[in-house]
Order: sequence, then C-alpha cells, then structure tokens
Amino acid sequence: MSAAIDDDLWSAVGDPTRRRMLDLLLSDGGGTATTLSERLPVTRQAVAKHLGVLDRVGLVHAMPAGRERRYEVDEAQLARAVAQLTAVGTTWDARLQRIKRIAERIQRGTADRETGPDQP
Amino acid sequence: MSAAIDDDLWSAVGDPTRRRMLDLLLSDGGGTATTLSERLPVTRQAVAKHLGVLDRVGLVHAMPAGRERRYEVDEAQLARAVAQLTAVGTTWDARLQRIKRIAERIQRGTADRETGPDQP
DNA sequence: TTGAAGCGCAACCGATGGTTGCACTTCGAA
DNA sequence: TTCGAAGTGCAACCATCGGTTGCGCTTCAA
Repeated sequence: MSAAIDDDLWSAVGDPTRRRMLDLLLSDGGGTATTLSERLPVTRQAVAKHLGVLDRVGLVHAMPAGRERRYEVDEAQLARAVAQLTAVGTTWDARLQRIKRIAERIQRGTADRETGPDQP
Repeated sequence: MSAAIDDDLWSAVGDPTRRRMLDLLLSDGGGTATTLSERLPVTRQAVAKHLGVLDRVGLVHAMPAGRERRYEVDEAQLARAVAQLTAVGTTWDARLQRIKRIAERIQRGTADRETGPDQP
C-alpha cells in the first residue's frame, strides 16, 4: 500500500519536455506557448499541447490577455506533485535500506529465516 | 541548470505499471513475467516488455533458471533513480519557497522591483 | 486599414503501452 | 520414455501520445 499515486499528476510531470516547461515557467514567472517554444527544441503547437495537459491536471493556469494566453504555475498543485515524487523516493529508499540490513545480517552469520520481507 | 536529468532512467520509472512492477519486485524479492502479470492488470507479454525496458536501463537484472527467467532489482541503479526524483523535487521546492518569500516581501510593502527571479 | 503577431484546429507520422495468437523449450508425472 | 502443462519469446495488430506541418481566425499596431 505504498504507491497510492495520482497517476495523472505523476505522468504530467513524467514527460521531460513538460518538466523543462515547468522549469522555465518557474524561473520566468510565467509565459506563453510562443515564448516557451522559443526556448525549447519543439514547436509552438507541441508546447500548446503540453500546456493543455498541465492545465488539465491543474499544474498551470491560463490567463488570457488580449491576443496572448499567458500561463502561470499553480504553486500548490506543483507542491503536491513534488510531495508525490519524494514520497515514492522515500518508500523505495526505505525498502532498499531494509534489504541492505537483511543482507548484512545474513552475511554476518545469523542466517535464521528472514525470507518474509513484507511485515516490518 | 537545475534539471540535468537522465531522461532514460526517469522515463523508465515514469510509467505507472513499471513503478508497480518495481514495488512488487522489491517486496517479493524478485519475480518472473508470469508471476508479476498475475498480480497486475496487464498480460504477461506487456509485463515482459516492461521488464525489457527496465533491464535496458539497468534497473533490473534477469537470472535465467531452467525454463524460468527470474528478475531482480538492481539496488544501486534504483538508488540512482531515487536520487534523481528527490533532486527534481528539492529543486522545485526551493523555487516555490523563493517565490513565496518574494510574494510575502511584496505584500508587506517593500515593493521595490523583485522581477528578476533568476539570480538568487 | 492593412500586415504581422499570436493562437487554435486538423491531418499526419513514429514511438510506445497493450493485446491476441502461435511456436518453442523445459519440467514432471504417467 | 513420452506426453502434457508450464514458462518463455516472437510477430502482428490497435490505440494513444509526443511531435510536426499547414491553414484560418482574432487582435494589435503602424
């Protein structure tokens, strides 16, 4: 029961281009599909699709202004995504350390059955 | 310069099915395509493809034994992936906190130009 | 008023996650 | 020894997705 993950949020952040877009939006304090595409190796349409994905999961919000359509990062939602990343990381970390401990104990000679690695 | 990410490793871990597979392999201490597919909502062939991806990036290793083909997690490589997850998380966390500080400073009245959020 | 800047929609292409179907090894029990 | 079942791999097929090009629409400014 460790991976109760919001797959939509994760996969939105899973794409490398979308991660770079979030980086740019954070450091520039917002941007449009056109300005982002100028700083990325993809076309404006590709950026627009990604912005649609990020908007759909709530990681960014669109603010229409005249003929422009400016996007800004939703800080709360991004914080949620960050929390999920670190949660999965710490879960795996804990399991890896537990495995390490068991391996050490076995190698030290105390090799009584430690074959049930599901009940800490 | 914050996101120097090994995209292969990340995207291997980005797929939700592959994350669940890693979870199962960790808690069970290894498994085959067949045993994994019994505990996942996908077919054995889909699992086999995912295992191929995970093997290609070094997150798991195959150990043929008779007619079985057992897979085990490479702990060192998974630790690398975990490190990348938390690295991206902490980067975004730092930026979000910086934005928060700036917003607070502006709202407190010290509204001299804080519009260049790229040089800490 | 006219041209360009910005955007959205649609069609198309390659990679990928998923499926079904089939042939091949390998083990164990008649 | 043989034969069936378990386990695997390969191939074809489909839907989705990231990406592209092309076109038409609005909006601003010279």
